[in-house]
Amino acid sequence: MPELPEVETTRCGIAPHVTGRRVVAIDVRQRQLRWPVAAEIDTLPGQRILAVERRAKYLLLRVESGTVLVHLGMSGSLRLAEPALSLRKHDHIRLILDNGRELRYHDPRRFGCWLWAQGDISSHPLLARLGPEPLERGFSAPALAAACAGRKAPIKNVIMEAQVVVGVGNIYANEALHLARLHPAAPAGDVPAEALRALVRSIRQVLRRSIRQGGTTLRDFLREDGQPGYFRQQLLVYERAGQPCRGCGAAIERVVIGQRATYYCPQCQPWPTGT
DNA sequence: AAAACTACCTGAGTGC
DNA sequence: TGCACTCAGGTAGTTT
Repeated sequence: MPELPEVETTRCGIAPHVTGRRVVAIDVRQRQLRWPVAAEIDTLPGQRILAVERRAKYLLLRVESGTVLVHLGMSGSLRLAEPALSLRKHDHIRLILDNGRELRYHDPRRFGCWLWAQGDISSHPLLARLGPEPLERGFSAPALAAACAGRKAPIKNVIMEAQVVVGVGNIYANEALHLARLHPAAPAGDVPAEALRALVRSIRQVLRRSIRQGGTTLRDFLREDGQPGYFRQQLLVYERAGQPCRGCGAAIERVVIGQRATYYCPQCQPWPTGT
């Protein structure tokens, strides 16, 4: 599932191949994604791609007249291809470049989007209310503590909220809580400050490690060159129900929290004790 | 305000 | 072999 490491892996993979290139043609084969593909996409031919940036899980394709906001949803991937490479089912958008290559957007579940923004990106409705980037200074133990104060919601839900911190989806929320030795169902407001500090460190650590491995490929995600990400092999709890905890050997448990599959070690991740 | 829940979509997997 | 069913999940939007 594309979470922050998968989006960052994609950004790093495509940036050298598309930055500075001019769009020669665009082929939108399926307009019906999460929202209809923005009409402005049709004005891309002739324009130069200035940069590929990322905000949260959005890829920002900067072009001369504005910015394309690409979200990979749950099953999307962007791939660089030779035009001769045959199209696969669910290849919805082709961006043909002036270097003889093309960027292909593949998304079986069509939960992604290709939207358009002009001017100041941060004021776009989808980006305006986003919290800090997890790997930047704005995400800190005090900031997380402020977000948790008085909240009864499970800590896992809170770190998955985009207003609190962006980019943490179900996989990395599970992994980070395990690294921080914190029970995922603990009410956010009851988690001691020291445990929140550990959690901030764990979130950063797991995201950085995954980026280094090219992200996590569970089912659909592929890198820009068609290769899978290799972080799956290093997952400590996600989709490991019944298997031994790599730390203590206890069986990993699976429960549902906030309608999401949640994995944790009952030995290593105790309920926080009152302070 | 916060929490709970729904919709969107397809492929993979399961049970009969 | 095939049909019916369930599940996975990011996130905006709605309801409680």
